Amino acid sequence: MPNYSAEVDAVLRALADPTRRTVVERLAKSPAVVSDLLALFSMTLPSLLQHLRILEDARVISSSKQGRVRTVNLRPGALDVLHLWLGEQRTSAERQADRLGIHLTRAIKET
Amino acid sequence: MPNYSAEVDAVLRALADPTRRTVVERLAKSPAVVSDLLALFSMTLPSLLQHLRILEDARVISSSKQGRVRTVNLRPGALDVLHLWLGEQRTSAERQADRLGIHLTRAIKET
DNA sequence: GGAATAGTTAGCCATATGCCTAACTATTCT
DNA sequence: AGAATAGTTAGGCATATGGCTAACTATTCC
Repeated sequence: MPNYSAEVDAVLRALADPTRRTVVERLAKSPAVVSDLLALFSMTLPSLLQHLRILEDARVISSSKQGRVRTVNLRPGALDVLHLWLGEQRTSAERQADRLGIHLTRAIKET
Repeated sequence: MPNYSAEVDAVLRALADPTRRTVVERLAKSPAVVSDLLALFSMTLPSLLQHLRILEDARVISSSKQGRVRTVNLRPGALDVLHLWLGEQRTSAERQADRLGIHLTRAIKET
């Protein structure tokens, strides 16, 4: 069990904001240019840029600039860390449920 | 595609905090009493209670009190909404990758 | 009953977050 | 060159968040 926690923390913080989630949902369909993304919101450019920076710092997105235009991408596998963390919690919870199941069965048998 | 957004928002906000994630990780193993949870942190009880409330409002955990002791559980399937949202983004991203793949193949053929 | 235990509620405080305006840089178009 | 376009940076402001202390309620133990 490696130590995701830093990555998980960054990714979850990044996704905790609805604006940033909307950006991710949009980029999941295809890359986009900053002003395309801006059109999704009633927000000023600098505000959006802050969100993009947080997403990029969390390595959820990547971006590159050609000329004066910046294209933004969802990083492939960006959300895998989260998927993994989620899976861990679920398997723990399932083991717990299994133990309860076994326990119940025993209890019934022993009655 | 139902409208999770409210649930997803609550769950992600709840999980964005490391203290609350630690609580979830602990509860994934087994239910626990408030003071058990408190022992995991160097934090006062009222502070922890606030976190528990946020988790409970997000329906990530549930709890009940017998006597003066409150037992806290991870709600089964609590994280499913997140799993689902994550899955949606991934399938979108994969469709995107597939289109790119097809595009590349065509480009190569056409060369 | 009185003390100890487990949790709750209220109110305060410092920092983090998200948004904005203003001013500026870098490209591209005419 | 000059105007328009695309993005960036700096700084300010209001609210949200997370933590604390103090005071209180409800059980349980002796």
